[in-house]
Amino acid sequence: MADHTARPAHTAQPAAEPGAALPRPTLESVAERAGVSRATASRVVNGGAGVRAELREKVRLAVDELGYVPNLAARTLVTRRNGAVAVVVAEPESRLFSDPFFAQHLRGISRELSAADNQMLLLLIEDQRDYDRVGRYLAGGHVDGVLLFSLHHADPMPETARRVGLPFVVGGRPGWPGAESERDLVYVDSDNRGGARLAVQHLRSLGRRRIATITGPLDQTSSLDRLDGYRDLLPDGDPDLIAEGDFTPDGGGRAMAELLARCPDLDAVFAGSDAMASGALKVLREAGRRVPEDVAVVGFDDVESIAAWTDPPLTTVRQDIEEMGRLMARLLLRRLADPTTSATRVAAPTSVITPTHLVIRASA
Amino acid sequence: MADHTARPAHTAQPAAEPGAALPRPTLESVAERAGVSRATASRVVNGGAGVRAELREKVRLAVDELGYVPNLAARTLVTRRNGAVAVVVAEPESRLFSDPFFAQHLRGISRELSAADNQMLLLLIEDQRDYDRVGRYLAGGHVDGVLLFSLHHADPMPETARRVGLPFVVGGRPGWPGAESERDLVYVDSDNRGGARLAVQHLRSLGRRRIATITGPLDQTSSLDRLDGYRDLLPDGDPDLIAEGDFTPDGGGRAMAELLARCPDLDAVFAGSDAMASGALKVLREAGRRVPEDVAVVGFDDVESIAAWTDPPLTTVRQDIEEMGRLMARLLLRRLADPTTSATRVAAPTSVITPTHLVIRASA
DNA sequence: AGTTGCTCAGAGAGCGCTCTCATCAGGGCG
DNA sequence: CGCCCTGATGAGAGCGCTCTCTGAGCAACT
Repeated sequence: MADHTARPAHTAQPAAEPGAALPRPTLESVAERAGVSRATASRVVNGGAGVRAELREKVRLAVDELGYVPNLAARTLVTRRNGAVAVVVAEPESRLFSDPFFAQHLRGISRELSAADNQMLLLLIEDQRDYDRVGRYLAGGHVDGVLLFSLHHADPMPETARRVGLPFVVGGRPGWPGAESERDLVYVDSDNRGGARLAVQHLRSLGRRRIATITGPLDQTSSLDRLDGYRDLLPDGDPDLIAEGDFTPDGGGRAMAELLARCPDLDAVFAGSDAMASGALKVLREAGRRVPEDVAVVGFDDVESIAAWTDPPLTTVRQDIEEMGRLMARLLLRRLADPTTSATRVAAPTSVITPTHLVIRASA
Repeated sequence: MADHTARPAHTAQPAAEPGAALPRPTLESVAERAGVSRATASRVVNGGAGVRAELREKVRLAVDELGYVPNLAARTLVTRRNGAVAVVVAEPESRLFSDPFFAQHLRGISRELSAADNQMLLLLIEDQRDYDRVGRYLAGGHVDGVLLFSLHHADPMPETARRVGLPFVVGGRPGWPGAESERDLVYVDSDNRGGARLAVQHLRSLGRRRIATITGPLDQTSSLDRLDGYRDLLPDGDPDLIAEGDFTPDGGGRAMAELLARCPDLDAVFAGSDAMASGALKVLREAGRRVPEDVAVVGFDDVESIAAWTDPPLTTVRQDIEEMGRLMARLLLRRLADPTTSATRVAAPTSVITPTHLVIRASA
């Protein structure tokens, strides 16, 4: 399709030996062809404000004919803007692979960024050394901002980002002491606590009285917040009804077995993730408990590839993961656009909490 | 940690107003501090070959003291190398989200690229318009090469990559007519056909005689190849034993139901993916067939989050997905490094087929 | 002693772009 | 009729880097 318009460029070029990459047209060549100065050509390429319509057309034509595409490196060199944002994912292999969570999150981010003509750079942190590598990369000035994911306690990335002077937005409430009050610290999280309340409330409305919970790893705020929601409704609950998992099916199964051993009379379980719920379902089945007749189960996340495919399909708390990604990107873009926020103390960058709601299927 | 060495830079700088980003040190300033020319400083920064050890040390010291990091835009502008590779993923939402396949693939790629100090740029294609956007991006010269994923029939990306003159490597055997013979067309695929043979062979060795198969979408070469493998061992097989799925659990379930209706006497199923196998297991369970007693099931992929967690755990054909990603990256990097391959007809870029093998669990 | 060859350092020319600033044309005003 | 203001255009100075080319210095050869 573009072939047609691009052809004249080739014929206009001095004949190049076949197979050799022909030199990319520059602004200079566009300007020459349009009979204007480089400055004017640049103006047109960048929106065309303040250029007579007639000239504007001439330049546009030249651009089309030559198939001109601006050289980003040159542009970045002078504007000091890359049009790129880094997404730093520091997550152990196990979860990154098993959880569609990240894919959805990334998609939301990618959508929002590309809508604003920004590129997404994915930086994976696998081991300790990678912190250095990524740190160096960020310091290299390849990106205008950073999106950070699921930080663990005392994660060095926010400090790194701050040191190299890059604006950043965090996914998930950061858990280190004082984080909440830090100016400049913007995060996006879902209403974990409220979601947990919904789950427990639903189980209670079903008449369940011995409601257990399987938490995620308790060094993550999402786990803690969900547990807090559970406790909100069961302030005097039996501590034996609480078991810690690790967000995997495996861990969920182990926690379920533990709970069954401690409290054989339990009649409901709220699992802190769909993955853990699926493990719990398996253990319950093996223990001869019927779901939901004997034990009602509610999950968290509403990850499609899990929740809808368990046996029985999982009632769960839905969080709009993609929307969270989109929000993170939007927040960061806003900070990038507003020069005042890049200075130290100005402006109020506000964190955002997205709502959660209950999706009722067969398991509860 | 870097704080300590970076400090002198700040104090050496003219006092900047607090909050304002201090200007990044340039090669020029490094050279000045080390008492050498910019050229020599550049040599040291880029390896230090051909520089006297004494000067080399001086420059290194200056770099450390100033916290110098090369400006990539400037470097790219002159070298015409970005140190970045685009990964273009054109996959419908459903599969991208549900399949850990991609995460693993990406991880392999990321590992290999970062080992060679290359950046990975993820470009997601969601709808038709994105082809343009990505095409423009690639034409923009942000990257040195492209990694293409799971192309569908007549996918325009390879042509786009070729038009903008970017070397590329494809994941999965391309399916369009004549693709095989195209020079410059390098791909990485697993031994789908051989893997399928392994699966069927195993089922036969178990004494199964009515072996059905659920294929993936037949416009993808991986599906076709697996079907071919199945047929290799069952050349005179009953065509009623073949049903088409879509790589999702749902589609696998539907296909299974179909098969049961057509051939109630089937005693084994080879599913073209673990996801489809999980759907099939569910349908079999609902139909009252015991697995593996009544019907043996073998999957494909060995995706951990599925295969090990089905009930019963899935016997499946394993392909080393991460290794495939790594291979793709390695192949591309080799093309980038070797200037001869960038010219048209030279060199023999070889595609790679990775082996598959059987992982035996409980379902067969 | 003259020549050649070699290693190492510096000078300087760009890479392609943006952006400031000077210039110039034209219109409204005193 | 001259002045200033506005708006459109072009000239040119870099952005920070790499890389070629020149030349200095020195050892080894004729």
